[in-house]
Amino acid sequence: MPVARPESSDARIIAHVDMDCFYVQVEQRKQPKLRGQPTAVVQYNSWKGGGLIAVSYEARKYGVKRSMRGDDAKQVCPQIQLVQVPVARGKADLSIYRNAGSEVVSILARKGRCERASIDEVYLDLTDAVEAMLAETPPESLETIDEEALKSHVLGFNEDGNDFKEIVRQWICRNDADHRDKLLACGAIIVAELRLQVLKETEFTCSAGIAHNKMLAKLASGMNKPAQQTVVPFSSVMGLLEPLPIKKMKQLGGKLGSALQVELGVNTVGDLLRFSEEKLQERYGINTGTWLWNIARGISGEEVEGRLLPKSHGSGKTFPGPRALKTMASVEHWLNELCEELSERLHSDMDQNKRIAHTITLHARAYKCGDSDSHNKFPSKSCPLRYGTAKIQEDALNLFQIGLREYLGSYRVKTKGSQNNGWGITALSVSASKIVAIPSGTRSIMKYFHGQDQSHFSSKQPNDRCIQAAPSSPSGSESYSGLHLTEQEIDLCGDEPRIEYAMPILDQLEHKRRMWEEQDTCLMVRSADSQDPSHSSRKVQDRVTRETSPVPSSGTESCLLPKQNEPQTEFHGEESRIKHAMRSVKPQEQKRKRLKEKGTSSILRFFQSRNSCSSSKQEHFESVREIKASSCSGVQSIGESCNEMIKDQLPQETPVAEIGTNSGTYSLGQDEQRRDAWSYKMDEIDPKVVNELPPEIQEELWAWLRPHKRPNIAKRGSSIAHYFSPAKST
DNA sequence: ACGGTTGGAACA
DNA sequence: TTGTTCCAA
Repeated sequence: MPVARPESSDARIIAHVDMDCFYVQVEQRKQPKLRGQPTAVVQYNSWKGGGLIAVSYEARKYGVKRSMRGDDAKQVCPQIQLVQVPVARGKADLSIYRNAGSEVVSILARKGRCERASIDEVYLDLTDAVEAMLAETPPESLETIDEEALKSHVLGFNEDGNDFKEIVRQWICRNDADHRDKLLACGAIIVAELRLQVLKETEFTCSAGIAHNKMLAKLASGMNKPAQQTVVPFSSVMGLLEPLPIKKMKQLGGKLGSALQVELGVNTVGDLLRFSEEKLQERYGINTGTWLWNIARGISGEEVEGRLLPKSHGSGKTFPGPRALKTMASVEHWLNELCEELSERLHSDMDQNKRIAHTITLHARAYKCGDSDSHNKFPSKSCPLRYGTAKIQEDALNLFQIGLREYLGSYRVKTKGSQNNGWGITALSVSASKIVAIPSGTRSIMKYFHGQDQSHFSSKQPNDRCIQAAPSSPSGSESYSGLHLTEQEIDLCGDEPRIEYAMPILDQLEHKRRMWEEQDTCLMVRSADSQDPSHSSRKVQDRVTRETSPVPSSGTESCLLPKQNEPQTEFHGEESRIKHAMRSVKPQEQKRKRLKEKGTSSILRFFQSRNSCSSSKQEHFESVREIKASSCSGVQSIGESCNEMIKDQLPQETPVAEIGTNSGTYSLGQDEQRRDAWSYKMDEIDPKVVNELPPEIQEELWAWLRPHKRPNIAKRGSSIAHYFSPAKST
């Protein structure tokens, strides 16, 4: 019975790069005498020596483990060097590690689409680079193979120590090798180079996995650490997975994995093979069921997202046990500290990446005397984010009070007097999300934010190269004034109808375009930056033209990638374009994925370029647009009137914005942020009008109009998304 | 009542 | 959409 076979459907080359005990390495670079010594990084050493969050490999030999306390580590390994995480504002400050991670990402992003998966992990889609290499300088043509590449572990080939490198050399250079193996071999060479480059430029070592999808690459990167790489040839996939405990699989380390063990007696991935897709769907939902069925067979269509920057920033702290906060004053104090850090990071992000966050969310954990399971019920609250430390602090405190009232309300306790009725706060965190790129044409806004000094905004390619994740700067100072985003945006948006069913698409587009231009014109009048409004109008038009034109299907590179990646796509002719299309897992999958693909969808960008607010109330345009609002209804009890805000923050004579793209750079961030809104809107479009569009746009649109995902019918919620149904003949 | 902090994502 | 929950490191 034939089943879906990855070799015919997924010829991507994916790498997962994992830094070795990253925090330790960062500290060792700072303090070279620690190199080679058993070392661990701890945070807060006051209680039992602090908690270990990273352990060097030397220390691991002694049995030191993460999640030990510092004191325990000392017992097992008396000579261990414990380094403390920096503390700022009374809390752990991870910024040095975050920034070190950015250094690494900026190097790894040079060779292909790059996704920052965590502070110390990265996925790379090397497919294009590998195919280019195979076409130009295939491994068998190389007289010497990189030493680092020869040290690769190739599952199923050189795992048994003898003649290690020679076997790898033969595997890499085999002329009659499976095409997929050749691609992997190229991937191994490229990854080896990248890892060397990382070492050279950052002094950090890392490990890597090279495989045909993210799941396998991730598995492989952890198999030989530190500072080694592991290749998963297709022929070794089953041998790898079958004996593997399911809990080792990403996404199965938690409750779902436990459920599989308890409910189905599944302990290894191989055990999963015994269950039909239907059976798995029945028990775990249609999406999760399909996903399980697939991963048991090494199939995973998950794409590498081109994203070098985090989607949110957060700052939090726990107050365990006796340290729980019992007074509003202490809560306010800590909230202020957290907000200060958050504000600083938001400022840096805006500074370096030209992005603005639009939502602030407060999370807390609380307990109530007498109630054992009371600690998870503190509701999180969010509201529009206003820039400026004091405003963030104010809003956060308000959100907390709203949450506290609700929390205590369920206990029918008077909040009056705010004196302790037995509650305590054991965790607080403030985070900022919905981070959207500021269009490159709004430099004047940036200027406003920073007074007249625009020197640090001189980058010609915002969002492209700059991947720093908000390094610290001296705190406290707010050199910019707030950008106030409130519900007035919703009101403004309320005027605009959703996409009308009856209106032909082209008319809809035209309608959008006019709205855009109105807005643009209106703003132009106020913009002191642009002397010639028509100039800007033309720019808008230029962009429309540019963005509507079809993009090469091989051009899947993220806009976030450095420009030097682009030439890679240029020597891809029609031939490889077809190949590119064919290597997609399944047409259905590809189409769905395209929804998520930021760089490829011409229609997406076409729409997005002029949908200023109907779908998302937090478009960056509105940050500009709001200044025109005569009134606003901020979130209840939070915020102030717009008039005040305008007076406060945007003096009339201040040049406000120049909307339009002056450099042709269209930031990916925007696309990314608007994706969801768009897929939602698209569902409302009458399919009939699609026929009016040019063929290439039609094709994309049809993909959009299809449901992205089947509704989940199982009791157990699926936590896994965007996986495809394999071709399976039954 | 503790590994903590941070981030991403799905789902209702 | 917001808030909750889960997952991972």
